[in-house]
Amino acid sequence: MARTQGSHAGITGPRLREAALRLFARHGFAAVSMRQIAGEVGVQAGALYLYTPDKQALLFDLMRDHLEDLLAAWQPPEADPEAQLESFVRHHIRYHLDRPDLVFIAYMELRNLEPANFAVIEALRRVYETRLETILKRGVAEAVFDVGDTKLATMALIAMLTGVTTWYREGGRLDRATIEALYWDMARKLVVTSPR
Amino acid sequence: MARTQGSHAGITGPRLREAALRLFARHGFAAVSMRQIAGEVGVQAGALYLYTPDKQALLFDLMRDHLEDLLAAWQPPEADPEAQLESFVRHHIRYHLDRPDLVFIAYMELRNLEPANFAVIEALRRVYETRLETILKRGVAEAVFDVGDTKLATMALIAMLTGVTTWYREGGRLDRATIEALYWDMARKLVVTSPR
DNA sequence: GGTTGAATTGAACGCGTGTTCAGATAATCT
DNA sequence: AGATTATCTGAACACGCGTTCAATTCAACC
Repeated sequence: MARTQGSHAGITGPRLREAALRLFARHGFAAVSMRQIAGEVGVQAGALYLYTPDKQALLFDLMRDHLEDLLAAWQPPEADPEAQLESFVRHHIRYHLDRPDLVFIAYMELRNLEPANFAVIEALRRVYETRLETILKRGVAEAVFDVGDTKLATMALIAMLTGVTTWYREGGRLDRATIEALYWDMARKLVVTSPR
Repeated sequence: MARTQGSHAGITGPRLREAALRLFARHGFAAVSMRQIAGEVGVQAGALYLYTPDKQALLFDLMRDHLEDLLAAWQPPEADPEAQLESFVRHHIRYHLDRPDLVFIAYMELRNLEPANFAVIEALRRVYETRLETILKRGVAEAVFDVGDTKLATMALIAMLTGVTTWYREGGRLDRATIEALYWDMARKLVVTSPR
């Protein structure tokens, strides 16, 4: 046998990415074989190499595209720091609840990136973190925020917010809007100057 | 060759655990081979099986021992909820800064546990989370804490606190006591009833 | 000093890995 | 209808995997 009925790059390509994403998220990059991925796609392993140069590129492309989407999907609005922070927090929660597998991979599989690829991903992550820290710094300068250390508060906030993906399950006790509101409430308390 | 000079179970056993811990944390469970571990220990791969039944048990034992130590190392003091929470937060940060590799593994390698082992680890984790939630519930009942949802606040706090291991580096900008104080400050703001 | 048991080697087993490629077939274009 | 190109198969390559085990050597004890 050779080329199969209905075969088309516009179909197999996306299917490969989806299968890799799901399997990497579920079992981890190193624990998933190209043959497993091929099986999910419905194709032999060799055919995957028409769509990716190698397994490493499959992981790297998923992570890079995810982070570039994340950065493109949100820009700080022109507003006071508290409104900017609210926009950031709500967007972060919404975006992460929509893409649990991508977020999971982007946090868990950093170790499996080759050094050059790691540097790229790390740089993109730092851009995202810096956006949040910029908001915090402005808030501190304007005395509406009160945080001991903006860098640490940035890391704490992102860790807190991203943690939502570790426990959220579709159809759980809390709906998405409630979760978003609760996280924003916590984030606000964490940084706003308390009036005591 | 066979038995080597200076060989002793009391030495090789701990060395195996240390090597496995370091390598799993650095490269991930699935990406590390028994031969790599053996190389770090200074022994051939076959010798490892005098100390562990298999690779899976190596991971499981590290995680279970870690969580049991964590649970044994802290009990809530008899005090008001805010003092209990401060004790919890400070202990958590201190404990996690002391064992970055163990903490990292316990969070990252859950996927690589066989179902039965996963259930054990998950149960231990839930015990730890429940301890924090119990403090929060008491605080809410006494109106000294104000959180919209104790379960969600529990997850948010633990994610925020545990995140310290992802960025902390020995000899960095902030010393451990400062970090501990900053995290406690943030945790307190997150939950205490604000006097406005 | 001789014996016993603990500790380790080194080879082997069967299988799976990522990747390549010639050959074959389906889709597309002329 | 025929030629061309896109897509996939299936076998192969060299190597690494986790694990087992007989043989061997060192440490400990009588």
